Amino acid sequence: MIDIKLLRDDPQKIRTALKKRNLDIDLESIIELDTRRRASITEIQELKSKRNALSEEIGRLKQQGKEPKKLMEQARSLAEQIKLKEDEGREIDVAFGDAVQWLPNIPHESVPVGTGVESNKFIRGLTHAPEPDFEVLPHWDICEALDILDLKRAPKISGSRFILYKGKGALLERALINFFLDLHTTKNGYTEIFPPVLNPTECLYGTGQLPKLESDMYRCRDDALYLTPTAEVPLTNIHRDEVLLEKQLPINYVAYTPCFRREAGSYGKEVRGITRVHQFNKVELVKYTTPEKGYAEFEKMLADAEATVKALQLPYRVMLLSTGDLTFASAITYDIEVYAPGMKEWLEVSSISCYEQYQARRANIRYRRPTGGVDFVYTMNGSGLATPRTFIAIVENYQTKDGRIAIPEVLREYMHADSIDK
RNA sequence: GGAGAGGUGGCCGAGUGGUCGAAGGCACCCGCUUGCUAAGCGGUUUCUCGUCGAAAGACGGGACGGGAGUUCGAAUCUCCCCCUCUCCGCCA
Repeated sequence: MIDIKLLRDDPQKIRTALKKRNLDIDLESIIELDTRRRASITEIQELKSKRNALSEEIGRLKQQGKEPKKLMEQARSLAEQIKLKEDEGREIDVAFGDAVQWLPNIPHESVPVGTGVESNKFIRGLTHAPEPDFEVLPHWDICEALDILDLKRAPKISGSRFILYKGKGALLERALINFFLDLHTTKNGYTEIFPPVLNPTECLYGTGQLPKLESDMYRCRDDALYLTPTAEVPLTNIHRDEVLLEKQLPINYVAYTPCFRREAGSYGKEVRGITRVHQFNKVELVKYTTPEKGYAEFEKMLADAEATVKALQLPYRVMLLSTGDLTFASAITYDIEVYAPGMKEWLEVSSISCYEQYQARRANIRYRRPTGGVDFVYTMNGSGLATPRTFIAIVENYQTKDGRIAIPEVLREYMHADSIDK
């Protein structure tokens, strides 16, 4: 949630942000609602103040054994007025609350302004796609040939766009998850969490998936629970409604979870293979920091995510997303993309986003400053990494001319082998 | 799923209709004291919203798991929901 004080103090800042994001939201009517909301609050407060004074007087008189009928009558009529005004106020409140939930975060000043991926900015890494000296098979062909993915039978179990790993494929998937977790816990200073993946509505509002992405999530029929779309949701909600101590910060969490996405409306593109699926595995990083240290920690997180592709020796580049590609709740996002020479495409394997205080306001995550006072923390998260596309990148980049897949050095201890072959 | 007990401030914990925002303790911060560590003494410190203010702040509303209700007045009474603990049932 944005800071609603901005609505009164600096609405231009919000207008600019909305424009940068190419969004057409009627801000004036939200400001109008806020004005009405505050007027209603003031009115109710004055009535209550009067009633409280009367009640106190009544209490005093009663203790003296008197029965102040007239005062009680007055108080009763005040109470009735209050009830009416409160009902009115509640309606305004709900309308305002709903509207404000749809205001996205304000992009960081360094974020390039644009309408989509074409405006994303190259930060570092490879400027050109590497060209192998032989014809690399796309992952769906090589994996079928080596019998490590069963793309034909997966739909039988769950439907299209689900992955069935098999044999060395399943092992490779598990190896990736273990490698990422080990790297982040032993070298990068994250605490491992293994959270539940069914999350209630409040959690999804807290991190900002709701209300916007309602149709993109799987929901349980009989309970108000959603299958988590990313471990960001459980990890960021661990400290929902808490006041942390400054000395506890930064908090660094890493978790492996499966992630579930309906991907509604995304059909028609990228249909082959396993680049876009309904269930995938991901190791996710989440940090809570003070505002002061937020961006330093954010850069560290980017480096932590980048360390994975470096260790796997995959061709990659880091992109800074433009306002047209930036998600709703994020102030700034870097993507790490790896190149898949079989598909001849750059694939996003990690998204590293800083939310500043946006999620903390929604989820009410604060910390106590040693000098006194409380403030909202900064939250941020990044994939480290999502496996299916990393899997693709390995299978395609480590393919050999004779149709085997070599194993990246750092994964050999997990795979107990140097290559996957028939 | 059934029965019982309970959910109070950053934490622990008293409080069953009216000066209770809430005793006491811990923690924190400030000062003093004791030649270190530890401790002792005194004092301070809830959060949130609205109005006014450049600010410091002032005034007022609200908050005792969440929501609705009874009442002039609710931490305290009633109802619904959530969570925790104990017992029973079921079960990977």
